[in-house]
Amino acid sequence: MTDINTRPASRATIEDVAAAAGVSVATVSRALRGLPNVAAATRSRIEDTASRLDYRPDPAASRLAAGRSRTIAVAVPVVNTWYSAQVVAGVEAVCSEAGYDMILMSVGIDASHRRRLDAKAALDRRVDGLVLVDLAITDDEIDSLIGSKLAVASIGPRLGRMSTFGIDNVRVGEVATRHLLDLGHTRIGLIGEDTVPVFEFEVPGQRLTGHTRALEQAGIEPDPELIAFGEFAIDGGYEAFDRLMAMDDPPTAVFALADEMAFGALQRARELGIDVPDDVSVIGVDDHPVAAVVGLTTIHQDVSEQGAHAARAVLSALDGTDTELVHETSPVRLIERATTGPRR
Amino acid sequence: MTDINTRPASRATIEDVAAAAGVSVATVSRALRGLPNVAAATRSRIEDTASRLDYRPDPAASRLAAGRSRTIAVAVPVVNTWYSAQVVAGVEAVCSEAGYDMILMSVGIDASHRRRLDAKAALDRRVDGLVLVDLAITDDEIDSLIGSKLAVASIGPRLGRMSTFGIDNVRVGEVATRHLLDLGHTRIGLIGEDTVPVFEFEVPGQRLTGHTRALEQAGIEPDPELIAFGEFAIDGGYEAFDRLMAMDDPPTAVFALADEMAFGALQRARELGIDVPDDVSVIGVDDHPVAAVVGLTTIHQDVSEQGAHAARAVLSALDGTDTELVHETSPVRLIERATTGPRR
DNA sequence: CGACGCGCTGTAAACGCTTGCACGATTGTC
DNA sequence: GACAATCGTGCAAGCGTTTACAGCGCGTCG
Repeated sequence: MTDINTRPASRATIEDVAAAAGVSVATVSRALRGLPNVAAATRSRIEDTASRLDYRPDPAASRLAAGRSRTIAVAVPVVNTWYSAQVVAGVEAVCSEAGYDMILMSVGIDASHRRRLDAKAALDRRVDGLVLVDLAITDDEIDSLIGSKLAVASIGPRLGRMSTFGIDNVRVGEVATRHLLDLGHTRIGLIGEDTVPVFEFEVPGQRLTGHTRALEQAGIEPDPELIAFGEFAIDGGYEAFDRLMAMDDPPTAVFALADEMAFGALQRARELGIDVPDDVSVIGVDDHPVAAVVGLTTIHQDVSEQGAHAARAVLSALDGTDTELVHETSPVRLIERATTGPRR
Repeated sequence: MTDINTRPASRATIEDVAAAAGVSVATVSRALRGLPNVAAATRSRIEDTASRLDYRPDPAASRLAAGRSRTIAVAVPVVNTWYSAQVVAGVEAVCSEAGYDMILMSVGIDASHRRRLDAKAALDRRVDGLVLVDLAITDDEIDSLIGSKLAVASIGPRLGRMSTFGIDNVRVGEVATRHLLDLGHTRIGLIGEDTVPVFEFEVPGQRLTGHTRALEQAGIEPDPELIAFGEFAIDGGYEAFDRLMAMDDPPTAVFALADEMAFGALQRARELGIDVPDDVSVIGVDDHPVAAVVGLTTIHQDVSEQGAHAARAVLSALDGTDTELVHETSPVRLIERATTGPRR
């Protein structure tokens, strides 16, 4: 109980531990990191000494010497959305369990590459791996990412050169639209994000593709008039719905590319005195927790699971455990609730 | 245009820059960090050289040498809530502008200190500062945090020894309850979080205090029966509301300590065929974006702004710019929407 | 019984930066 | 015109790890 020096002037270093345990720093380093070639007795003595001195390796020193930071970054377009929060939660859980730090960076939704390249620059040397979330990224950027030997995985769009995790967004579009079709609707509006359709892998584009395909299979000519764009959030859905309903011949059903947009639609519907689903059916995508509250019919996906899987992929690539690319598609399912009904 | 070595085998180091610019590494270091005592001409020559070589200082080396990581952590109880996401967004924006990395860690909501102390341990040496979000933390933990010379700020509870940012939660409770009182309600239920009331500064406790105070001021004896606890999320609100409504003499109005709990209440109300606000009024706290969608009356607060302010406080403490403690209270305001109405 | 291999440990050179200190060259002061 | 102050720069010692390499003792094998 010689707790005199309980609060050392400065943190214990590996040298302090080595001295106290009567071994060299090399042995301490090996022992504490679980490397082989350390006698069991020596190892446990060192472990005891280390914990007695409350020693914790300095991450910066270890990073500098070993060249790995035990940190991964997750890059999201914008952080304060439900979707991002879910992904981040999944990644964080995995990281924290593996003893990795997770740095979060938002790269913005604008197509200007500037911000994204900056992000890449910022990443350089400071993280071992990277999880990209819903990022439209060019081949050049991918190359430079991979070239910088980061372990990288992507959530959302399916990128050829890295592991990707997501859902089949074309199918999402089909399922949603087919559901509406099955209810007898023929004039179906779509509320989506106003992106430049440069990147064919982008999520909204794929859902739109599925939508169009389902219409065509049903023998219905897709009508560009019925597509309304807006910001990928409640307000965007609100405004897009408003525009749709202002048409001479408004749709009897609306497919919102995300629940949050559907919420905006629902809000506007209530304000306009439009009954859902009697006057117009509404379906979303995500199964946001609030969807159950407002009774929104939607397509369920487990976003935080996707985040966790992506994180695990990055981590195991870092271990060298599992180095081959995977493209994982999580299941989705239609959840029928109260906002969709038969065409009046 | 001697772009031969466009892709150097390995990253340029400060030595490469020094050699190319014909100066010493010390001068490069000073020039690039904007320190004084570097001739203007020298500085710009170095800057040119650096950018030509695409030099970026290795953060680990710089951290090791300088003892600062230009990284701050934000510790939240749980990451995938609206509230956390807002805070994190605010912090991230400030960090990214200041060139700081932000690491996100969830420390769990359980009162067991184990996890929190671990968090502290994990932080040690790896970040310069820390933003605590809604964390019930003991004095000892605060001391050890401050003792480890991190710059720290807290969002939510008002902690004496560090800068805090938040709202007046007692007042929130008063305003919400008074609103209900003004509408003629006398039996007012409360839906809150089931925490051990150990830490008097905890947010739910304060809102409860305000609630009780408002009741007493109105000459109403607070009835413990009317307080229902649940998980601080939709489900918790759902269940608590259910219990409240199952009473022989259910309340005519309900104060949910958070919008998400109010959403759960609304959901259950709809299922039970209870009309809101005709049968029962519901008020929440936060002004979650979905509140507008469902017409929820609530108390507005700007969470991401609080995050930004906390981050700025941490950063300026790090600069040494602004070292004194502040306790900032953001304004809140009642937003009347459609879920509250006069007592039937 | 000497050579060899193996298991364990130590030595010391990186890793890439920051910074205290010293030093020469200017400039200013009397 | 000598002396001090100032400015700009370089030297070199860290910062706390990791890891290649060397060395030592011991059992094994020919």
